[in-house]
Amino acid sequence: MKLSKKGEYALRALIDLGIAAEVGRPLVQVSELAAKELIPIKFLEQIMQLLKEEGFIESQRGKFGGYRLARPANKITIGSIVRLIDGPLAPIGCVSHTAYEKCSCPDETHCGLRMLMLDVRNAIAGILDRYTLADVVEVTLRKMRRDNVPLPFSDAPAARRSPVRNAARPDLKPVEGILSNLFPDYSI
Amino acid sequence: MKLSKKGEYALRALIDLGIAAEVGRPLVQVSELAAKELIPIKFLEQIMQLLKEEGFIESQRGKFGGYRLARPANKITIGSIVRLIDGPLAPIGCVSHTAYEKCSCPDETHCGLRMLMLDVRNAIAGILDRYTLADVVEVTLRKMRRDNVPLPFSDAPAARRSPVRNAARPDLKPVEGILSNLFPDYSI
DNA sequence: TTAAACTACATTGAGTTAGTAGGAATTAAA
DNA sequence: TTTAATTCCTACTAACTCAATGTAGTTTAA
Repeated sequence: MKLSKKGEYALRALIDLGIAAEVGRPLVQVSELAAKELIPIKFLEQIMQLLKEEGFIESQRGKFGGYRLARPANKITIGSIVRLIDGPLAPIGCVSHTAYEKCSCPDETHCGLRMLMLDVRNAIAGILDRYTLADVVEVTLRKMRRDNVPLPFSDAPAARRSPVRNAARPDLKPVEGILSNLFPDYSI
Repeated sequence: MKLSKKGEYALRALIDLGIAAEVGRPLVQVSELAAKELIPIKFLEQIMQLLKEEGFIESQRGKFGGYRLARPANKITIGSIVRLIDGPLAPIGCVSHTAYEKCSCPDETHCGLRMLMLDVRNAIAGILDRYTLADVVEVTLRKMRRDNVPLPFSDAPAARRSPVRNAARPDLKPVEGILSNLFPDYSI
């Protein structure tokens, strides 16, 4: 059930860009992201390329260039990022919503493994498709401010801007977990 | 978030052995399992070997030999099988309970990715550590009986033996999902 | 004695992962 | 107009994992 390093790095970089946006920093260079997150710079370059092609981020080339989010952070779900880098969320193909694949078992409708893995896939998707970059950014910043940790991407003591909150999505039921506890208004 | 083929095959084989036990069949040969589930036989042999070494199954060598579960099906959690074959359930090492590993991020306590992935790991473990082989076997047999599908590993029309139910585990909260819906007494 | 099963271990081809390398193109500023 | 800093593009690769396959046993019931 692993997330690849590539996927992890992509998420870290995007979260950083989300923080940068929130903190008022217009552009961030790959070198800075790589240094902050201890990611090999050339590897991260490739990843940023991919994220750009898929429309998650935009770039400014040339000196003092860099990257920024191409959309508001609350329009980028974590699930869409993970799917791009690591493929379907489902543990096995026959329970994937976005990339169904018939499995080898003789009778799919009576397959206990399939029922079980469908629950797992729904649990995973229930979290990753529910939360957006904005959620993760907000939780991170909230924790940092609470603990008086200096915010990244800002030399100033981080003027408290009104955070861009995740759009209400009543179609999705709340989920138990740390994040939802940190968002009391998300709970039932 | 993939389950490997090896892991899938191991689960299929163990579920089959659980069904066999439930249906009164003392031993099942690798060849029969491989044929039923369309698994390459030599590959499955390896897997059975491993499952035996780890105490999930026992073997009877020689002609008319085969495999059977080494413990009651309700004492074998799905999570323990997946961990054996595919390693920790956690998407990243820094949220694994059974195999914690420090990650590269500079500040783990303020890492938004970590908080998110902790939720994911808990969601996965909440399912896979909650359900046992007995649960999956029971759901499978129930569905098959409901649909009048002939049960595997039994020529006779499958005398309805009292099923070995999963021991009550009040420490674990119920989980939403297909399986728990099929076990009404598991719901709150 | 023989056939059917498990046991043990070696090998392998394809693909994936996690990078590394080198330079071309672009841009802002000096 | 030059220079430095940045993204962009393409190729390469070592190591590892996955998913088997192969070969040669050993054990046991009939």
